[in-house]
Amino acid sequence: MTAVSSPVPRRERLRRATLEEIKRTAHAQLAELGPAALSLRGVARAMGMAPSALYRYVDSREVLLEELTADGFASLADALEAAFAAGDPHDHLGRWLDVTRAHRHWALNHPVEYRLIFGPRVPEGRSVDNRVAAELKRSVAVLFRCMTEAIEAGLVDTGQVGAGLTPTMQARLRAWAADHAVPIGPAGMTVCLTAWTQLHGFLSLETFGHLPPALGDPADLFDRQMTDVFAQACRPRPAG
Amino acid sequence: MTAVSSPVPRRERLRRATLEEIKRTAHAQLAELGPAALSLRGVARAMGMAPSALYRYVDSREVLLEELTADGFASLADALEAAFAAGDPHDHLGRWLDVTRAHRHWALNHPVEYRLIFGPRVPEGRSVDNRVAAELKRSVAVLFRCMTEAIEAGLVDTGQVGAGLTPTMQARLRAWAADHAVPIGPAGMTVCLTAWTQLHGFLSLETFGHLPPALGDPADLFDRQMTDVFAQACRPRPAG
DNA sequence: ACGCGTAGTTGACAGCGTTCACCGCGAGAT
DNA sequence: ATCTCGCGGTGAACGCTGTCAACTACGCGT
Repeated sequence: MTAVSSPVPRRERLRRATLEEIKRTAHAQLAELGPAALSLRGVARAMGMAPSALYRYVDSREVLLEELTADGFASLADALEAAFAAGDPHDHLGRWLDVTRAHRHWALNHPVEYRLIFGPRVPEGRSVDNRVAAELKRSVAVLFRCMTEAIEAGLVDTGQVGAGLTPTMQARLRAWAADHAVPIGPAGMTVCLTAWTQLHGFLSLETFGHLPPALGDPADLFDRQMTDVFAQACRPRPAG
Repeated sequence: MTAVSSPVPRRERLRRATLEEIKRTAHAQLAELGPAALSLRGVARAMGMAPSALYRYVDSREVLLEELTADGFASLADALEAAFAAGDPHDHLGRWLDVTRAHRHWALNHPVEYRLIFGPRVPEGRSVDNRVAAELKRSVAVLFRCMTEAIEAGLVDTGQVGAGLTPTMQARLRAWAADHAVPIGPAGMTVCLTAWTQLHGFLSLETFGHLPPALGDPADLFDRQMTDVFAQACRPRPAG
C-alpha cells in the first residue's frame, strides 16, 4: 500500500482490477439468476459500462462461464483441502467423513456453483484442458489422498479389489493415477472411483433436485453412505 | 385406416398430429444442438411455419422443454422396464445387472436426453408435480423392484441395515416408499437409495464428461460397482 | 511534445422468446 | 343454406441477447 514502486506496472494492475470486478459481478448475477440467465449485458449494466467494453477483458460469454467454472472448482478444492488439513491424519475414516461432509456442505452452500461445475459440460469437444481440468483434478486429488493414505496404512485389501479388471483397464487406471501423481495401483484407483461416484451421485441427485423433497435433510443418509463406502473398501471383496 | 367413423373428431386428430410433429422436430434439434440451443424459431423454421403459430400448441419454450424432459424419463423408464421384464426373476443379481446396464446404455445412446433429464432442474420451486415426476418415479420404481424382490427373497440383512437411522429419517423413508407403493421398510429404502446414488453418480460423471477421457469405456468398472453395491446389500453391515 | 496503444463509447446486425392484430377456413347452429 | 364463431395460421413488432466495427479520449513511453 505504501510502496512507491509497484511491482506490476499500474496499467496491468488496473486491468486486473476491472477483470476481477467483472468476474465478481458475473458471479453475483450467476448466484441469483442461474447460469442460463447470466448475460454480459447485465454484467455491463451493473458495472455501469457499455456491453461491448467487456470484450476488452473477456473473449465471449462462454469463456467467462468457463472462467467462473474454474473458480468454482478452485473454491471447492480449497474447501476440501482445508478439511483434509484439519483432520486427524491417523483417523482415516474420520478424515474421510470430514472431507466428504465438507464436499456436501460446499454443494449445499453454493448450489448454483455446484450446478455450474458439475452440470453437463457442453457437448463433446471443448477439451477443457485449461484451468477447469486442473482445479477439478485438485479437488478429486483430496479424495484420492484420503484413500491412498488409508491404503498405505494397510486398511484396504488391495489384492482382492484389483481382481476382475481387464488388463487394459488396469493400464488406464494406472495412467490416471500417474496423471494425478497418486502413488497407488489400479486396485486403489477402483476404490477411489467408487467413493467418488457414490459421493457425487448423492450430491448431484440432492442438489439437482431429483431426490423427493419429502426426504428433508438427508444428512444421516449421506453419512451412512460415506461410512459404508469407506468401510467396504476396508474388507475383502465378495466374490464378484 | 378404413374406418369411416373416427373415434376422435378429426379436428382434435390434426391438432395432436401437429403437436406430435412439433415435439419430434424439437427433439431432433435437441439431439444435435443441445438443450440450450433449442429455439422455438428454429423448430418453426424446420416445420415451415411462423414462429408465433407454435404458441397455439405450446405455452412457452420452457414448457416444451419440460414436455421433452417427461418424454425422456418415459423412454428411460420403458427401457428399464423392458430389461426388468426380460430378466430372470430368480437371478436377482443378474437382473440387477441387466437393469443397470440398460440404464447405462440408455444414457450412452441418448446423451443429450440424459443431460436434459438428469441435469440441474431449474432453481427452486418449479414443483414438477406433473408428468416429469411421474415418469421419474416410474423409472426408479424398476430399480426399487429389483431390490425389494431381493429383499423378499431373503438376500438382504435388513435388520442391520436399518440401524443407525434417526426415527424421523425412518419415517421419511417409509413415506417415500409408500409414495412409490413399494412394500419395504426404511432399511430396504436405504439400500435402494445407495444403489441409486451409486448408479447415477457413475453415469452422470461419465455422460457429463467429468471422467478423464483416458479411461476409455469404463464398462467393467461399471459392472464391478453395480455388482459390489448389490453384494454389499446382501451382507451384514460393518459396524458404522 | 508527440504518437501510439488501450479502454471505453456509440451504433448496428442478427437472432431470440413472446405478444398482438389480423385473416381465412371449416364446423356447428339456426 | 346461411350465418357465425372459434381455431390455426400469418406478419409485424417489442425488448432482450451476444457480438462486431468504427470512433473517441486518455495516459504512457519516447
